[in-house]
Amino acid sequence: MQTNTLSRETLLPLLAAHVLQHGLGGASLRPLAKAAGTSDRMLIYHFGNKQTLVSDLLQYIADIYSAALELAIGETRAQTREECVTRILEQARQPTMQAFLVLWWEIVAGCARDLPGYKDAADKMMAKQLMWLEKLMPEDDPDPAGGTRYLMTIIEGALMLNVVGHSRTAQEGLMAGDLASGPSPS
Amino acid sequence: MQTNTLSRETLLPLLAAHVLQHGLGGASLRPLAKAAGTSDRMLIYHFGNKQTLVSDLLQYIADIYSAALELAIGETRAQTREECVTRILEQARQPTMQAFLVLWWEIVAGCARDLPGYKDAADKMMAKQLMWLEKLMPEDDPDPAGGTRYLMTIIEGALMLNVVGHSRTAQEGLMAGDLASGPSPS
DNA sequence: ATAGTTATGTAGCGAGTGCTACATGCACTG
DNA sequence: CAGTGCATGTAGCACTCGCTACATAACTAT
Repeated sequence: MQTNTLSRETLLPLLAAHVLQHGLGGASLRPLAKAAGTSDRMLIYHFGNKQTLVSDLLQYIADIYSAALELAIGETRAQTREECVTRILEQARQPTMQAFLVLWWEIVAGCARDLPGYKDAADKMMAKQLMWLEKLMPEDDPDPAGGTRYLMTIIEGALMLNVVGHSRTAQEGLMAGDLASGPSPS
Repeated sequence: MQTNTLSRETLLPLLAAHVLQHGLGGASLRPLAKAAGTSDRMLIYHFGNKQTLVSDLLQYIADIYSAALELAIGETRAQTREECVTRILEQARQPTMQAFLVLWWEIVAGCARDLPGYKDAADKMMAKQLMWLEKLMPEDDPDPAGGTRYLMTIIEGALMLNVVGHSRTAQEGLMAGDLASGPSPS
């Protein structure tokens, strides 16, 4: 039953590797095909056209991103919200995650322009990240669901500031953000 | 002194208008030239090559973004940090700002890929936004500088979540974020 | 064995890419 | 008036783009 024939399934990992390294927007069929050891002819044959190739690829990348998060999930919950943020930001600095992060902003830009397939992938990745963060939240947090979303907002903001060279702004913002405690009782 | 001759200065507004509408990444010389009423030949003549055209264009766009913020600046400070956030997010929903926002994520993606000229433009735009926000901060805020950066982080995170279709996540995050008060005394 | 489906190679099409060669008008200067 | 440099038009180059036509091998079903 084991054949050497190419298929979407065997192609996608190789395509994903190329895209993670060289970007998604500028990716054209021939370089993609070369990276996968085929021809543009075969990519069109297996995916129909470039757009569905990109959509399928985005879905696949979202999946392996989820898997990467699954692997990186800590066995222990954080003690404080602040630790949540620092642990996640630290994990985002890992070289493994770097390629994902660079690609992520391209996906966000694609979402902003409503490119087909982008929003679905972004949604999947965000959902996974939310789940991941929720599992990391301190056990005794007074508002785990809301707190997760609050921290997620802060983390994404910090990641963005990092990428545009304002990591200092993010850092100072986090320090001023009073994350050590949970929300104050109202 | 008034001549009809084209120049970078007369070209840039027209180019910027085109880019704000159609995006930056996929912009190629001939459509750009058409939008500016010239030929690709002339664009290269005035800018030397496409890369410096894009860099100059990014600078120009950062400038008009600054001008737009200048115009939109409120005469009154906000009363609370929460009002800061809601006023800015509301302003980001304005149609005028929409085109900037879409382009912004393309600029962020360009920063992540280290494309030449992108980081400079992003830096200029971020600096202006920080200044704008600082002017909006409540008069009696206990930590205006840190608070500005904290809110900026949150705002950018919320904008990103909006763009990928997780505006609900951002909204719930903001509600859980305890922004009504300043930082609690430690 | 024959017919049909599936997978692949070769070649190329028409459109678009950034950029250049070349010619020409035009204003200005000697 | 000759010369010089700037601004612009026309044409095209070498290349890449997504995609297709066509041939053909390999396997499968009858």
